[in-house]
Amino acid sequence: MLTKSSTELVRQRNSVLVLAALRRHGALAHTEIADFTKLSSATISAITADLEKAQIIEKSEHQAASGRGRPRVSFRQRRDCGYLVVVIISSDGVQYSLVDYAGKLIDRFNEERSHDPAGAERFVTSIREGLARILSRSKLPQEKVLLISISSKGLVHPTEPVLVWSPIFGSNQIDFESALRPEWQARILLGNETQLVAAALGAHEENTRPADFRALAALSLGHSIGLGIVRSAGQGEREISAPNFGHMLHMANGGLCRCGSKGCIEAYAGFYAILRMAFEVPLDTIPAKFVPIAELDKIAAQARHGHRMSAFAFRQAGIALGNGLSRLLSLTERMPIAITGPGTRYYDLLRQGIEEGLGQTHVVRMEGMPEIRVVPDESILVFEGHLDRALSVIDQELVMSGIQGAD
Amino acid sequence: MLTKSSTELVRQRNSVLVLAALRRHGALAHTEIADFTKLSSATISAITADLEKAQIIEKSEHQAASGRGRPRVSFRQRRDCGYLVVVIISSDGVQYSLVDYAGKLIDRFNEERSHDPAGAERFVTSIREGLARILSRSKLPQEKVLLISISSKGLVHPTEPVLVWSPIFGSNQIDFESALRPEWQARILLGNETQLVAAALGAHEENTRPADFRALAALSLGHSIGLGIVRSAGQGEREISAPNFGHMLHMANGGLCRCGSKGCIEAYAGFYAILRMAFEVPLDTIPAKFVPIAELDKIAAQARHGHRMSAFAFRQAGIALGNGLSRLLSLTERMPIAITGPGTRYYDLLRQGIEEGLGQTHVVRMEGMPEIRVVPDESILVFEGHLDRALSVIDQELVMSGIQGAD
DNA sequence: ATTATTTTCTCGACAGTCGAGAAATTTAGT
DNA sequence: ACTAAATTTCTCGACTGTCGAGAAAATAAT
Repeated sequence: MLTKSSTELVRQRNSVLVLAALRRHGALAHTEIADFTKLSSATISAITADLEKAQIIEKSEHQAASGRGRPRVSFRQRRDCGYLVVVIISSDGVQYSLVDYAGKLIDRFNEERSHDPAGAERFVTSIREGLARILSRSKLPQEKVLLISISSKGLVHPTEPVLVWSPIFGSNQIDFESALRPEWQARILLGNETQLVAAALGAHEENTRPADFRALAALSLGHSIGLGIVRSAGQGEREISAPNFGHMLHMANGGLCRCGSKGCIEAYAGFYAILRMAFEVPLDTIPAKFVPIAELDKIAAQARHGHRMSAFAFRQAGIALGNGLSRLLSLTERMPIAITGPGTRYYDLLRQGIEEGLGQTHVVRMEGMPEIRVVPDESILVFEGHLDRALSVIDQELVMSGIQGAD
Repeated sequence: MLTKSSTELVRQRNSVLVLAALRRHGALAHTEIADFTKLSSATISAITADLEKAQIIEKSEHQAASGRGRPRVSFRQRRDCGYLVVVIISSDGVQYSLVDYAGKLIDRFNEERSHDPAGAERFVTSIREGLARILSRSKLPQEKVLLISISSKGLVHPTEPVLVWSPIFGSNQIDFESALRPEWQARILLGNETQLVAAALGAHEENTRPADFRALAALSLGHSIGLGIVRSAGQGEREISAPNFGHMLHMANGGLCRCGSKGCIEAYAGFYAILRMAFEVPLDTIPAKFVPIAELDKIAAQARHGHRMSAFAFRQAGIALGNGLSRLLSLTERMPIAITGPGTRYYDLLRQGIEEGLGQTHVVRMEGMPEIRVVPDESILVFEGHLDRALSVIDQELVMSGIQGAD
């Protein structure tokens, strides 16, 4: 059932429109906001007055005095309007960042992480401690933290902040909502890491060529294989999702995967899988928990020097990825693919296999190869994706709650 | 970029809300509309007055006088407000239906279709003739036909009415927009057949249990394999898509498919594929263009009587479908699957293979089997899907254009 | 006839957007 | 120093839209 519409909703939507313009283009004057949002000047006056009264934006006194006429006064977000904590869980540690409402990094530290697979509860308490620590270091009151944005590798629930499956804890689900809610009243968001990479790339894409952006997929290569998709939905909204690509079936009854299933893509394209194949270890042996990257570099060097089995291992990995991507493209529309993660350094060895694997499917033969770009610096994109998503959620919530709460 | 919102848009949205309520529940009185839409009584008065002036709805004089109090006057769509032509292209013919704005079937006929694969142009002219014929039989002026809704098997363009690939014409694209635009000013919509089945099932689902509907997939089994997905997007909108499932890669370098590729799902689960496998024909032989269903019935009978190779053929088909579905579920969230099409009569033979194929993947092992229902009467659903989609598009367009065009 | 009941319609209040033009404020020119 | 031009921001009135409350309408029961 459709939901009814009212004039208050109109104001809300237009207010977040103004905040989004401010976010994208930095401090803006009345006139510039009107240009970007296509709203009339009178409306801008009304909205900015409201937002200023609600202490969400402020006039920035500094202006360049560029030309004659009445000087512009630009608006910008109030930094102290609210704060965001970004928690990035990676295989060897957890990074905590405190960011203000304008997107500026205020504090950041890393904490080591035990590799105890059974320690899901202990891990949750360590997260709680980390959050407590970044709060106490900042000396901010807790209610100023409006959102906690968490990312991890693995499978996340489509709507709730629940880590459904992860490389380290397996099917030991972690529900961050119930774990953090007693202490924190902040909104809690969980994202798959590659999903956030896709979000960042999508935001970037839409800034550079806004018209023809429709969809984009990010493929992260590493110990595990991640995929994120960003799609432009109606009304200029972007929708991001994180399919379980790494554990999609590549080949029935194929190699044993870390997840316990057989024939997953990861069981051919993950770092441990490449190692296993290169060393001609039987495909049904329990895979190594963790592979030092130097080990894989060695194999790559051998492959580049013509060692048959090493080259074969990379080629098989490429084929698994290519077949998987071709299946993805059979189920979605054609979209460009950005490859990220530590595995990009082996792209020269993977490429042939990827193209071979892609070419085996009807869609690809019909529509041609998708555009593939290699984007090595993954960690920056993950953080950008966090900010992009979290700050626009905060904008939404501030507008929804903050307007009537004005003094 | 988000798009701005205004009060006129609010009225438009609420107007289609009223029309949608009328569509779902039949003729409704003022009070009932207010109940369904949650709009205030005053707003209903304003909107219904506008729609009545624009000749989109009318008061229905017939009322039951049920109890005391001022009797209700119910509104209903004006049948003559506009018309819709539904064109259903199937393997053996084309069905033309004329439907009025209230969704009532007015005229219908079938026309045979030549099986000439090269005759794409001739086919287009036959469609043009069919449309001309249904118009002349109705004696309606052409501009009263607001929408032409076409469906076919095969791959349709996500946004334009272009048949990108079809079992009969292959990669001979058919652009219905450019083919029909010179004669017709009606909006032209093209849908994949199974996509429309999904649309109908989704509409049904949302009527019965509106709250927890999130997504649904329809799988059509026949000479070719079709898949349609319906997903509830934000604001109660439903989004439908038609992935190229039948030609998704099942097995690299597998059996030869009608499309010319190797290893498509269809090359294992299409009727011709089952026949080929049962008769132990080599998998690289050019598949039969068309298989009489009696032929397949015979094989099914043999399989049910214990004939090994026939049973094996159905089981292989099931596995191909199950693997494909498991891959679909790896890339989307968990959703129920409705199986339709002539192939449902062999579901007893396919089922084991489908479950085996599904069970080989990580997601299914984690989340359990998806719900599978068998829905045999496909053709009714296709027509319902046409109406569901087309009439709501007409509602939209009438509201957008018709309001200022009032007298 | 009168009263109770139910539905529909109408009115005034309120929220929102827009265009036009007034007010403000600076630079350029004389 | 003063005026004119330019440019930005602010304000006002008109218009559209939704809502709640209550008036008006129309029927059944008494």
